[in-house]
Amino acid sequence: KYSSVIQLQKNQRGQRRRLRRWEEEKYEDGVKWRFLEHKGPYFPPEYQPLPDNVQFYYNGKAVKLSLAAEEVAVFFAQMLDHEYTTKKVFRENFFKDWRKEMTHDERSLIKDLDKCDFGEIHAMHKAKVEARKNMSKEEKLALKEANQKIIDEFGYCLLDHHKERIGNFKIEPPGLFRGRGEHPKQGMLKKRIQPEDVIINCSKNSCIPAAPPGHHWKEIRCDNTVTWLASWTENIQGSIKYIMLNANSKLKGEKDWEKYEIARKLKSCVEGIRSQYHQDLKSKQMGTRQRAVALYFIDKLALRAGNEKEEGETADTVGCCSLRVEHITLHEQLDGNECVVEFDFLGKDSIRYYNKVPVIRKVFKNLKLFMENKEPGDDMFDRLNTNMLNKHLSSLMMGLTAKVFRTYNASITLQQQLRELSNKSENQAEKLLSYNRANRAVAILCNHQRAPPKTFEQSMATLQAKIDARKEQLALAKSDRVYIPRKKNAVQRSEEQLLKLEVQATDREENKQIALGTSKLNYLDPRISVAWCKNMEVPLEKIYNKSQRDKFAWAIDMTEADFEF
DNA sequence: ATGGAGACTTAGAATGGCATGG
DNA sequence: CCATGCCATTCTAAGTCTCCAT
Repeated sequence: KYSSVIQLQKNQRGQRRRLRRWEEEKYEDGVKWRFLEHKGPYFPPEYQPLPDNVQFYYNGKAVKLSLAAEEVAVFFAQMLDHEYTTKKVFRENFFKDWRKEMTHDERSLIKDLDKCDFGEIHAMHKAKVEARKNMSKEEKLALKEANQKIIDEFGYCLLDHHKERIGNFKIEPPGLFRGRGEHPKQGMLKKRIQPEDVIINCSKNSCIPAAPPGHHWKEIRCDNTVTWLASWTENIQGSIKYIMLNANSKLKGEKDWEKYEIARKLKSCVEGIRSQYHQDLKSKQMGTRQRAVALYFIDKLALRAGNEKEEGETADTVGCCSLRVEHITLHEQLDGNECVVEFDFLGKDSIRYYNKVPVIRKVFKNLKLFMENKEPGDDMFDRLNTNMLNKHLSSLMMGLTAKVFRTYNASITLQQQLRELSNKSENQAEKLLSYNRANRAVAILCNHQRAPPKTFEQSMATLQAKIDARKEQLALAKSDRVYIPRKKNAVQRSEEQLLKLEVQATDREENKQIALGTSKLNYLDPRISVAWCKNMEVPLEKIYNKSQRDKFAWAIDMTEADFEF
């Protein structure tokens, strides 16, 4: 499978043969490595009991808690500044799980969370954070060195011929689960992982990592068809967590490259697929029409596939196939447009998707039909799921799934926007602004949002104050009736600076709730950016930081200025 | 077909560290 | 020189999609 991608790459028109490391060693289907050796995961430190002068109070009386109960109480106390701890669901889940950790006596005493006073523990925690901030240079350096030692020992593995950085070599520490959005399990206790819970994956003939003293691993496995080094089952959702390689590794890089090659393959056949689903909108089969409408959304709006989710296990979020009637409002007429679909739903990470989209009449009519005789909570696409959709897609093109459309549309949009917005005659700052604007167009398409930075309003106000001051100064200078030639230049400069500030303000305001990083990292073929930098004579470091350059090493290595996505 | 386990990518928030300018 | 704000890194949750048993 992989060698076919390489073949495709080699045959690409105008593509230079600078593949080197990226084309060595192809394995038979499914095999990910021949040799894998590592030191196992790094475990978080043991719980340190509270000092005697820091006490927990119940109903006004000091209570010395057992070690297990105390540890969980500390988890809660540490979060007291956070809004989470005021939420009913969070508090109930926490209290229920906390009581499980208590001794019999503690359980019979502590029956009401509202009567618990974590104040001293909370204060101690804040003091610790403060002390950490105020550490001396020497202390900070010592800490840094100690951390580096841990990275040196546990942070790397040997995979075939290469020493590779591990992405997450640390076992996740215990704590209170913080889901996103209205998560029904928020506040539950995320338990401490023991070596006895951990499966190690490595070569038979490698140096098998030793479990921490007095412990043993759950299992030693030698499975070279997977890429993970260690895994354990987490207790909140019962899902498996993995220790895997860093994004800059060869293994991840090749996978990334393959992803973009599949998206480019879609480019060559997307017109055919589009005319096919336009035909399918008229199908006699309701299921086929639903599939066509879903595909229309996925293609046009870059919606996610939308797998079904188990109710009550996670926050109530949806993607395309799991949209419900309540998430869509149809408008025959809206703001001068016909056939407008108004979307309002929570997507991945409970990020709201709100959009008013004019659609073609056939889609509009179908939607109306799908919604007939349904309750708000009913599925919009009751004859469709992601499995059926992906089966259909893979029959149209090898390797095609719903998410490929997001990659394809993101990358093609970046390429188009860069061509439209940027110009070789611009100065570097202007070029970078154009690049960011192209990137922003993609982020908006993919609905990549962020919470406005906490300091946003303030930093915006500071900027606005600067602008106002500059305006006032300008007005004053201009109202001066006496013409002073020396002032002319100063006024001009002042006007330029005002413009700059205003652009900056607009830029920041536009970016208030937009996150550019996710698309840059996961959706935009880096070769587009590398080629753009070469064409525009912009240093690559201006758009990719060190770790991004490492992650995209494969693209930097092989891309010439004439690359076309 | 259906459902669940498993493996892997994608995601925003929190944290950490460093540059910059008052 | 230090506070402050910004950017990079870390963290781990939340998706997608495949495979396999029933």
